[in-house]
Amino acid sequence: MATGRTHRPATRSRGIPEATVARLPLYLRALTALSERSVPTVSSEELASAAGVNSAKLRKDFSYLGSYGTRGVGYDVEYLVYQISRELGLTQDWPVVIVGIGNLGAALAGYGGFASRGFRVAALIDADPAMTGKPVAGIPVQHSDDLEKIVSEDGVSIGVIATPAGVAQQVCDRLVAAGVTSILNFAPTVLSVPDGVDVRKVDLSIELQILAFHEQRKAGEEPGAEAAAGGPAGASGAAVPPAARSTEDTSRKGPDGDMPAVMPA
Amino acid sequence: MATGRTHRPATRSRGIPEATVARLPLYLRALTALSERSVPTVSSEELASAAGVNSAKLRKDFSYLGSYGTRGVGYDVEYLVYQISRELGLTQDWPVVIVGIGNLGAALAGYGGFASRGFRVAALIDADPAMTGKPVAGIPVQHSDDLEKIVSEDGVSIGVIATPAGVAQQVCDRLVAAGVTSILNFAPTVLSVPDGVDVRKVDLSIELQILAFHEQRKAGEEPGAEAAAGGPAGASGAAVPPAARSTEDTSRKGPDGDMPAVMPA
DNA sequence: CGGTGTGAAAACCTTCACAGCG
DNA sequence: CGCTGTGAAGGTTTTCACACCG
Repeated sequence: MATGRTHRPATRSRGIPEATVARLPLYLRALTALSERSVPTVSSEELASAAGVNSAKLRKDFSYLGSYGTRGVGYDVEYLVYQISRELGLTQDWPVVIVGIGNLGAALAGYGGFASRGFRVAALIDADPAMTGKPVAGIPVQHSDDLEKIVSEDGVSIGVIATPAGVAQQVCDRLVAAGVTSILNFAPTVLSVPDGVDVRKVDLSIELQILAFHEQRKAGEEPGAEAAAGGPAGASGAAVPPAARSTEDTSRKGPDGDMPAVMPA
Repeated sequence: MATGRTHRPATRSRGIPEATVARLPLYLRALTALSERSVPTVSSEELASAAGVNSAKLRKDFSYLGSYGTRGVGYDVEYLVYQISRELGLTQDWPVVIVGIGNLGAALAGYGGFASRGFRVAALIDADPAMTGKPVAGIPVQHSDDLEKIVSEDGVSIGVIATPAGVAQQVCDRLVAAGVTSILNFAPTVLSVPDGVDVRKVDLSIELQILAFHEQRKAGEEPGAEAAAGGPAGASGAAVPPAARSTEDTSRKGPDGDMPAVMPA
């Protein structure tokens, strides 16, 4: 997920496949909603559709946790909420620090989804002295000089990095040195961390790029031309068409479009 | 990825595996950095480590795009930047609307990573009349009454939803009806969309939950006890332990910890 | 009967290891 | 010689389909 040495090899932690772990929070969210509506039981079909997966996958996922359903009936909502929470470790308190209180850091600080899942924002940290003491989402920002003290005093093991890319690695190093062993990285850069430290990343622009890829495919496909609204707008060659091969082009195999010939490397 | 009917079946779009597509933006980022440092060529090994993957994977990924390298030498940085950009559709202009200008929406509006990748923030939309006209990141917020007009006039095909969960589906429906065919969803809810519309989601709390899962594992594993700093803090049973089986518990198979027995369903 | 739990098959993705080209 | 490009092997994830149980 991240770089260098990261994330336990290819082992599945305690027999639960990684892909399943990644879906547990989805199930939990759907179950919580059902629970709030006092729905007592739910079938794999119903829950799957509420979580946006198919039911076979859901049943297989649950089978890794144990046999928590009742044949002919379905799953007890409250019971499952508890089991999944426990499996994810959400029955304990996880203090989290957020480093980098810009727009994004502030948004994260105020994000309700954390608190409701057992994550407690233990501290907000920023390098800008002008921010120090200013409350954001009700929590006073602390200066990054105190990072180590904060992490160790509060027993923080999860850190969120929302700084500019340029300082993300050094913030990461300091967090790790202070005892943090899980990092959620919003900076658009690859972090390298020692063994035993987990990094997950969220890159906003990567998601958009993946969408653009699929969007581009849609234009040339549709049997009935590029239907309704929403085609790419200024689809001119706006972006720079950089370098090209310099040597006589003998055998370039790219499926289509070669590059406009300019400036060799 | 999303829900209901979404995302083209299990087909790989034009032969490029989905897993590879998801990594292209990573390569692109690493290559852009090299390009800025005027590095002319790069080996699969170097680029892989800069992108945080292993080199075999990278070479296999590139092999789906075509034979863009030179044996014994490596890849031409500029050339690859262009090829990957083209493959991702980033050589065209993608107008994007962001709906829901709260903390997160504002952060997204100001996020530099968009503009630098061919994404243009065409409009910011919010339902709060008090926001209308207020500039955020230099762009005036427009009222959601005008959503349809904005989308169709600007030929927007990508929408970003950063609203509260409660209104996300209806915003989604309106975007889709107006012609949007790709949606990036930050609201913690499952969106259902008609066939042909892609949805990708980013859920901040899901990532943290996955980290918590692994974090929890670390405690009980380490050969030399739970070393240094950073253990879970208030690891008491703080969270509510909800319902339990009501009938005599005959055959519950959950690997360990059954539930504290209280309140039947 | 209805719906879970699960072997077995299929699809997909990653890694290995090396032929072959510049 | 060095490094790409790629078949083949190995792993993981998804899907199928049905035995089995309440």
